Amino acid sequence: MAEETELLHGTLDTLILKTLSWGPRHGYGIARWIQDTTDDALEIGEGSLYPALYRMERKRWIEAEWGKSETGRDVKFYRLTSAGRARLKLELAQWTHFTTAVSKVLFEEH
Amino acid sequence: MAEETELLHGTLDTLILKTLSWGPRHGYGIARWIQDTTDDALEIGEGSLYPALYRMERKRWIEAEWGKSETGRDVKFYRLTSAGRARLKLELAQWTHFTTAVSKVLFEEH
DNA sequence: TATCATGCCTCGAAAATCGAGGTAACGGAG
DNA sequence: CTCCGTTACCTCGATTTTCGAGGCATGATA
Repeated sequence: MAEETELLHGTLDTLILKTLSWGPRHGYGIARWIQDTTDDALEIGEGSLYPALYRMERKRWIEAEWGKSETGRDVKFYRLTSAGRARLKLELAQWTHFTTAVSKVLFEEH
Repeated sequence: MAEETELLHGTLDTLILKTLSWGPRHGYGIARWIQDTTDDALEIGEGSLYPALYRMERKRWIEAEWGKSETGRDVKFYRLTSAGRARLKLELAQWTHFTTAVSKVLFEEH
């Protein structure tokens, strides 16, 4: 069932933070952008997306504000806070550290 | 609290399979090897290790057999099955696919 | 004798993702 | 005008996993 979706664990926050680092975006647009950027390799379900957004809002990494989309619809824009920017930096470092360690195990010749 | 441990999600199985691909090893030794190989970057707690081992045994990716360690103690040796070897191959491909996709989002310039 | 490392195991708590469901508004096709 | 696909928000429960803390036993070392 779960293809490689379980790997997303703990990475979703980082992906969202990074996406918002380019500028404010609304929820649906974030998922869209990640999916497009990765050629559909990463699909963020809404059942994962919105809870993640609330989680990060509670932690003050992002802030929400209602506004109008280009097409005139009411949408909620999320913006990175300075704490979120710091957090992103930390998570990027952790991701690098982690994947480096995993690669040592997975791809080292014997 | 959880530093980057959450990132381990879904990766633990792959790490164990890979470790066993070098030859049979007992549980404690698996955790030890991973920890040593990554210079303590990856620490596998026993509360994670043994459940993972049972999980994979149920799925017939690994097989267990009691034996004697070099020091003469009773230990349980785990060995990769052919299904486990196939699974490892699949998971390695997924890992590569996944990290490539994530990197596109996390490290692409704008 | 006491302590440490090895080595097995189990349990409950905590966290996250997922699928499926619900609501609503817009635009275009028929 | 109506239907449908897309956008866009949200919620819930089920499932899975990892983790920490605990327990038990042995052998070596001090």
